[in-house]
Amino acid sequence: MRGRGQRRQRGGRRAAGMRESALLLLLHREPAHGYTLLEQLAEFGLDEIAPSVVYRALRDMEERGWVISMWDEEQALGPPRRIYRITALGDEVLAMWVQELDETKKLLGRLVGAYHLHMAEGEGEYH
Amino acid sequence: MRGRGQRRQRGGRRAAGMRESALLLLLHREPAHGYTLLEQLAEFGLDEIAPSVVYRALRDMEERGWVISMWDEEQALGPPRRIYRITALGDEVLAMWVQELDETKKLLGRLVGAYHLHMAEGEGEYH
DNA sequence: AAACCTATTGACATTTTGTACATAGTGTGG
DNA sequence: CCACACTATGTACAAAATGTCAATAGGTTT
Repeated sequence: MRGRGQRRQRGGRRAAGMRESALLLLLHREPAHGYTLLEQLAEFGLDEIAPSVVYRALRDMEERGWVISMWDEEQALGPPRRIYRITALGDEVLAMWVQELDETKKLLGRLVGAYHLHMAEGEGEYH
Repeated sequence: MRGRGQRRQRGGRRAAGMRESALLLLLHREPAHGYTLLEQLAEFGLDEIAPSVVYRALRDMEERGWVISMWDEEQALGPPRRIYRITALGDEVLAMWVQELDETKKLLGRLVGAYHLHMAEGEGEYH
């Protein structure tokens, strides 16, 4: 019994690349700290993603050169924090991802549409 | 260097549950063999998914009671093949998944929209 | 000082997906 | 007949993505 996935706990993996795209878009608007991004992700329904997952995504994106970070010198209350900003490569990657997401959106529309159309016909359901 | 995902090879994981939903919808229309489903997935842009992945998905779905299968007695040219049909539980699960996919579609729309809106403003891009 | 909030990281487990190959029946061309 | 191709499914292992928990750390509040 290896149990292949039960149910997602609301908020996790939606569509491939959504998390990365959201982060890149937020950073394209303006540089920010991980903690801030964490909160801003709610705008795209991506809250409920665990903090470590977001921080990890940021580190991975930095490894790939999509963003860069440095310790924020502005010592403002609390522990040291990194400030992230998008790179030129990040810009390009964002544009590509958005196209991908739009493709996925269309495919989802096709599937959902096909479902409702089929249900409206009242056929099928073969048990 | 554990390398966290490079690029999907077109067709793989798009959105969570898309593959299962597509299979369930196809089976709601009419019972079918795995091999047939494999081809019909193209309707939803899900071709390019490796055969073993589809067969595995079907077996997992059967374990969960969403579908049932039996060896097809109609001996028609070639090796024995399974015929899958959806269950009542499968019907319910399909309906739930479609709602989920519709939610995801909306979130994608929000993200893609926010991107274009932001780009139209010509601000940001902080390198 | 205990408790809490901000902020980031690390390690490990679990889940999901990819890939390559094994098996098997049938038909076709040389 | 043999090699090859097509239909059809299954198995095993590798790799990638995600989840979970706890550790560390500075600062404020009670």
